[in-house]
Amino acid sequence: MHVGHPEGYTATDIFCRFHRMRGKSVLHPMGFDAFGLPAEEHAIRTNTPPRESTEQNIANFTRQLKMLGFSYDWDRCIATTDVEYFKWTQWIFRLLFETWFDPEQEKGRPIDELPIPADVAAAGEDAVREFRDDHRLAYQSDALVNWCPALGTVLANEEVIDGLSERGEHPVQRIPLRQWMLRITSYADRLEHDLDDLDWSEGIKKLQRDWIGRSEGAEVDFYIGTESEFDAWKSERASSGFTRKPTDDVLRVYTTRPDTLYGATYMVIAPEHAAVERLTTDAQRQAVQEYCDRAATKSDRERTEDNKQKTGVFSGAYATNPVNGAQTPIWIADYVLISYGTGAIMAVPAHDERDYEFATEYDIAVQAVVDPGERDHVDRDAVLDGQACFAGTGVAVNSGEFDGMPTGEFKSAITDSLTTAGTGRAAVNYKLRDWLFSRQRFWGEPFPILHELDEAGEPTGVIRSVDEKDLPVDLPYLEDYKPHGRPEPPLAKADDEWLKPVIDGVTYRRETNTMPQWAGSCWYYLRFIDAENDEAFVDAEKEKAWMPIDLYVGGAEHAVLHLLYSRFWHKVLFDRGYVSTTEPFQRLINQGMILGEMEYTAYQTSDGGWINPNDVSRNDLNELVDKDGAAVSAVTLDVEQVTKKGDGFVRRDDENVRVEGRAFKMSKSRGNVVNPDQVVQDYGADSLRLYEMFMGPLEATKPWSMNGVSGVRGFLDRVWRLIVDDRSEQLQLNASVQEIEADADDLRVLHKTIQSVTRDTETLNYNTAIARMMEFVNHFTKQEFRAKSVMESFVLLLAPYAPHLCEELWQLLGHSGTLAYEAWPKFDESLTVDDQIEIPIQFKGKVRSKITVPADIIQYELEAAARADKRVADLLAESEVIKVIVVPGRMVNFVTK
RNA sequence: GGGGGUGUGGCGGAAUUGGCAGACGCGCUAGAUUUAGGAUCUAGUGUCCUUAGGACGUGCAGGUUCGAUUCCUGUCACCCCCA
Repeated sequence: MHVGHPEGYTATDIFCRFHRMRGKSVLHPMGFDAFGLPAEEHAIRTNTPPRESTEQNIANFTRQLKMLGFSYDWDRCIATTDVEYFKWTQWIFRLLFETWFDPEQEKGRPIDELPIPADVAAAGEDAVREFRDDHRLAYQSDALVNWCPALGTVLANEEVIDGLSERGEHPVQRIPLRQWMLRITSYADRLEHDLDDLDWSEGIKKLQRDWIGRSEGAEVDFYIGTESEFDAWKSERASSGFTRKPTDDVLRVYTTRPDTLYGATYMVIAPEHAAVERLTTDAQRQAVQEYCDRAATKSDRERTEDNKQKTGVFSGAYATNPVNGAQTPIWIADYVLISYGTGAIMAVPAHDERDYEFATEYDIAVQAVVDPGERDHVDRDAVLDGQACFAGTGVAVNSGEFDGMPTGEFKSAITDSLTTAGTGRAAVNYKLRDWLFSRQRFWGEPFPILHELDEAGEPTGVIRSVDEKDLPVDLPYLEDYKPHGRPEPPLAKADDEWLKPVIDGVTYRRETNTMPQWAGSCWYYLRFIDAENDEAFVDAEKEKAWMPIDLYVGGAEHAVLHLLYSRFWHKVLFDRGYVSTTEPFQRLINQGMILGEMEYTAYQTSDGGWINPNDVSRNDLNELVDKDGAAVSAVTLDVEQVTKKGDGFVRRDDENVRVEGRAFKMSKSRGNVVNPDQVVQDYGADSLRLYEMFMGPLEATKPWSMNGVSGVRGFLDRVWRLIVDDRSEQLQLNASVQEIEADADDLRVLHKTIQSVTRDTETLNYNTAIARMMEFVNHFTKQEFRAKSVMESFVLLLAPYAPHLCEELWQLLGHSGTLAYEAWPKFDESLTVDDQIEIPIQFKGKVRSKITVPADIIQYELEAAARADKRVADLLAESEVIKVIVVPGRMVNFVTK
């Protein structure tokens, strides 16, 4: 654990303790998402079961959490690795497997209710089975994985850097492998739309919307075949209409700009596209083969990087543009991804930047079909001449009958026309892909799936889910966790007893992929509600009583994936009637990052000269260099050695040396990680809690400061001395604390404090709540006598923030039980107002005097009081008043000439 | 390159949303107390001008307004995410 973790935990703990004191029932649990790579890597290295190190880590984390006094309901503690937990993860996967998405009703329904088309039914049992498998929310598909032959294992995307394995820098290939996929794209519309009603920051909502990336456009079929048959194909399509799946005689593309169809001068298909083989001519075969092999070593990211030069190879084949019969060359290029749209595009270089770059590179024609008109930053003539790219909207040109039509209108007109012709249709596409839901790893949930084997031990293609009564499917015992050198999961190394169960005389092979780390974290919030239920993953009544989650605090790194995946699972569970809300997380807050201590650095060249930090950068080898690439060394300075000059810092002893002052992300390599164990040992758990909340707003990125911790520790010490006699040998109340009535002034301070602490705690503005409590202590430290009742109220206010100290004080104040369920102090509005207030008197907006007046003074009395002020009268005497602005309770402003 | 965020004293930050800029804490200065202080308490602490007092001041440049940290336009810098 590092100090970033307790930030969110403390924030929610305060919130929970606060609401408990206000009489609410609070569900405040903790659990561990414990599957994943680090434990598996450790297992491979040490040849110990990952469960062992995982449980040690959980035990240590639990110790640290308890040390910080978080009021979790530990009875509900779960780990995604618990067999009893992942039994239900498997159960939900089974539900996904048994569900299809009905686009009519826009919801998931039982697979039994999937209507079977007559032609499929007629084709027999196997066809029906395949049709069903094709519609399940969990389905199998070949997907590209990062296979590293040298390591003998499949790597996650983040383990691959520039086509090489992160470990050992071995070459990595992208090979297709049978994978489990989850049909999240079916829920894309609902996932996007339902964001509207959530109490999340607009930033996070936008991230999710962009990730889903809904676009509207059209699918268009380009005919592949001889020119003479084109007309026959067209008339056939005119009667049959657009086909459900693309036939072999067409290339189907997706475009968001069907209005540029007349400007398509070439087509591009992804190197992995199924038609590559079929379209490549003999003359081009070798070049295409080489190109595709090379593309296989690149990641999607490398392939789509904007600044990289576009590459491609001509297939030798042509397609026929359905709108004008133009023969269009088909290229293979890796800037088109197989996973987006149909894996094929029509390229319109005149109106798409990437296509333009590619066309320029390979000398392909550029045909303008959108007239941008006269506008800033656009060279209209160059665009119309095919000498520049323009991606915006305008008016159609060179587009036959559509000439003169504005882009928007053109889009719908041509879509209608394509639909009538049977060569295209309106289509919605998402950047969101179906979720690749399997990993070739040991340390994950096994799939509750069986593959039927025939008598020769070969798969028949029939798959079934493990019966509910046979869940959970536990991980098998393995001799070791090392990769076995085949692109197949480690679970394949299990013995036959696990791997090949026989059920009702049929032998099956278990699915050997495991689920990704996201699986267990998709639904844990539901299990917290009913952690020990062995009849159901959650009891329906309890679910209804608790859901949705009122407050979810987490790091921004989960903004997209985890939160999107959970929402998807939740919606499936909702559709199938297992949960009562459409969304799981009603209110979401992203805590900011905690950086290390401020660091002051000066930079020195090899000859001992000092250089400006702005001229220092890092080269490819991550070494510090100056503008000319010469090595530079960093010299760390103490705060005392540094002073401010102008915009930046300089050395105190030599003001010509500019110094960089900033805080960095905590990292082991930088050596600026703060360990909570150490902070607790030196300053106490309450100090750590309080400091993390006092640093600044929860959402902000902020640097750590040990002096700051010491500061809040000082505050807690002052609280202690306010109530406790620190001179005495025995633990006893400070003599100033007495059973007396508080005077009006003290009462006002108390009630103002209750008012602002209540408000700020409710809104999670903990930093200002703490500041108000500090003011309270500053006030009462000066008082010779302190009413005990006032001290008691204060202890209750501070309790959610510093529970250890406050429990102690509560007992010293004469109470026997815990204060955790004491009623939160109430304030009396009338006691919070001052009777006298100070009002600034401005002349032309500048404060020239201040007067003290009754708080409830009315407008004209306030003006009169202001004019009566000696200094104001003097100033008024020497100037002419044009206008007077009087805001009762705020200020008076004389506008003078 | 795209998207998001942030710029306020030496530092972290506050400002009831258009009304006294700098609450609170750190740091610093001085004093009290103490054998001692990395303890405690008290006072001070945005910058500049010689004081009474004044001028300047919320990244920078404009604008709206009696009044702008807050609203508008432009611009710069840094951070985060995606590519």
